[in-house]
Amino acid sequence: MARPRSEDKRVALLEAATESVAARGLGASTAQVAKLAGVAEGTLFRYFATKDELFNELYLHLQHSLCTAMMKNYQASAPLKERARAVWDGRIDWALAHPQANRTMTQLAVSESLTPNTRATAARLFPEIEGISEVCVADSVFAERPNAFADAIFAALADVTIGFATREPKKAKAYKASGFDVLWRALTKA
Amino acid sequence: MARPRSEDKRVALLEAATESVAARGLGASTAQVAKLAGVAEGTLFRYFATKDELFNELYLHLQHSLCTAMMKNYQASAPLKERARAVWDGRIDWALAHPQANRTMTQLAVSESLTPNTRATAARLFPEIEGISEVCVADSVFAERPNAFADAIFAALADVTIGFATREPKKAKAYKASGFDVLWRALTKA
Amino acid sequence: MARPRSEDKRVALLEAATESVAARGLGASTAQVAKLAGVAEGTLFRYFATKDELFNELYLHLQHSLCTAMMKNYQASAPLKERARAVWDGRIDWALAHPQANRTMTQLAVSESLTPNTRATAARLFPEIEGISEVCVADSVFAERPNAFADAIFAALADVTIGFATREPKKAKAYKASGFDVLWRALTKA
Amino acid sequence: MARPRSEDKRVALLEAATESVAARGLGASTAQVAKLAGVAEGTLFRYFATKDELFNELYLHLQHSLCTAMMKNYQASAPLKERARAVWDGRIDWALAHPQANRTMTQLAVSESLTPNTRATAARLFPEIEGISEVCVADSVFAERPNAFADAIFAALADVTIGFATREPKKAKAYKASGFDVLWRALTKA
DNA sequence: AATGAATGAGACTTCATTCAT
DNA sequence: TATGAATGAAGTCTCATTCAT
Repeated sequence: MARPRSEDKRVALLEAATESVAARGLGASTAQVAKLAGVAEGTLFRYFATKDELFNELYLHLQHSLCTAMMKNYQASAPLKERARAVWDGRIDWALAHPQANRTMTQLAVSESLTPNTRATAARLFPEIEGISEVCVADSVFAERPNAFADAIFAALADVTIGFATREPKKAKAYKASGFDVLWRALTKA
Repeated sequence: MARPRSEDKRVALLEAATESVAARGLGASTAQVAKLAGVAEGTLFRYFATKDELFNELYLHLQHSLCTAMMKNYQASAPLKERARAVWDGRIDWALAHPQANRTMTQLAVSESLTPNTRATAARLFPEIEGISEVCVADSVFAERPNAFADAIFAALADVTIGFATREPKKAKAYKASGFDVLWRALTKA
Repeated sequence: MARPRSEDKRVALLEAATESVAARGLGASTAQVAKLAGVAEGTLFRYFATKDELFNELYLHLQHSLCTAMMKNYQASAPLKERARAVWDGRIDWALAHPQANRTMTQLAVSESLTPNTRATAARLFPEIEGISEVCVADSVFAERPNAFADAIFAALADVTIGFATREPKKAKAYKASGFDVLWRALTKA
Repeated sequence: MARPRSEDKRVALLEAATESVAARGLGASTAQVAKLAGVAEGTLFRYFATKDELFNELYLHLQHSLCTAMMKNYQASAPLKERARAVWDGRIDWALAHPQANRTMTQLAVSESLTPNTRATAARLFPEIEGISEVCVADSVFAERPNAFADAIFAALADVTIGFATREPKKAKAYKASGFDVLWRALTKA
């Protein structure tokens, strides 16, 4: 709401919220978040007017972090499959590197707290990545909005893969590769 | 002697909980659930010792309902692809017919409330259906536990399809078909 | 309230209450008492109209049990000191043999639940024992009601002795003897 | 910055709790305590995390008050009997001046709420007073821990005396004197 | 007479948010 | 601007008691 003075504190609060939500779900208390961030209870509300606003901004923060990671090894000039693979690896690696962030993002995504506006903003964070959807072969209904469809498939299969990789960290690399195979088959024709 | 405990009330509570959770998330209050079920708040706790127990039993109740729906048109003697399609249709149709139940199930699935025991019991509800996983081609790591992998892919793609079909009900039938195509490509070779 | 059919059940309820109160204090629930007694929740209220009535009757029941134990080795013809000692031993031994009953009695004695009527009735349970108070030397104010005074001193010192004997069971016998010495000095002259 | 936490409110809560417990036993509700203290119910829990913590701190608070009163006229240089008498008078007078506090202390002492730690801390509040136990003659078993024994006798006889003095306030002075005589006889040899 | 399902008041506790400092 | 004490509504759960069976 108010323009906060310290960006550091803002980030500290977002990170504290990530950790708290990962550990205790959306019911994590603002008091606990503030404490973890090293600020007073009331201070949180100078940076985020309400708990819901904190959650919405946290979602965008995490999506931004994820998006950055996904673009890290992305090369616009590379062949389509390589670009897709780079993004895929970015997605999986980010989740494995930040399990709490990933868990919190999932919780937020299915929650009532996110506004349509937030969801729309988050979607817009992935502009270049949408190239992947070029491959989408679903011709009938999906054809009208292949991007959204491909994105959703991508996200869903990434989730599955992350789940398996997290539970069996030693096989993470293999899971990542197999998951991509599945994705590729799912979206491309023969 | 004395009144026997009423199965009707139990079901009424589960249905009230389904509706409440769909509308307000896991934070739905026991007071609201009891009121919706038409019983006193204390009565809820005679049927479910804690809110968590209610949630666990609700999850099993919904999974059971879903499972029944998925097996409705399943014919053990049919070709694999037809069997898979029957189950797929059952999954999608159930979600479309019971959007609140589907939403509540999703919320529960990602919550901290479910015990490992509940998850295990739920998994065991789908024995015959596992036949689908026969098709799974993922040969590397997944090969060791293809069932779990195929199940997860199935669930993830169904989720995506349900989302699109729900938002655009008129194209539901087409989405259902396209979704299955994607699933089939994802799991089978060439 | 109503005249109960089964004396067995009544006693079972009193004993269950003894155990429950000893373990969980006066807050022990009637449901738990009933369960421990092996009867239905509602049945308890056919024997005792309210929880308070249960407590009052329980107090009398325990006092009666205690009184019986104290008179067990009492011989009206024995010398005063021997009679006093017999009663003292009865008191201590009963507490050691029935620690839960003793604990529950103490809890009830300081509670708000007991009616004046119950306290009076309990006091009347010890008629012969009052002979002990003959020894009381307190000449000033107490002289007017030496019985009550001696009884109270007796009870208080017994409590102390029981506490020490319970905590160090191996020395119980020695504590019992020493406690009596103290009592005797307290009440007699020179 | 921000308001400092108010010691006044803490004391108000302790006093309100004293009154409530004296009147309604350990079952006194936190709502009633807060109301009596003139604060919101939530405020109580900022000062005492749980009802049990309130009870434990209340016990120490009352013991401290009592201890102070008992030392008021204590003179280290006075003869033993005079010192004992001063402490005895302090004990009785405190109870008569604060009947609710005394009643509450008794209730707490026999409750399950007090932690061993609290009991130990309370015991340590009376260091100088222990001089009294010098007189203890109980030679056999008690001899090993005469302090604890003398303390317990003292407390028990004071309780009896307070009971009589409270019920007949006009004779309070006489009771106090007679009670001390009894104590002295109990603890000293011929 | 016995049962135990049903009740709803009330218990303890948490927490988002406000506001005096 | 930052703080954290204060709030009171709301939440989960318990329990003495009633009454249909």
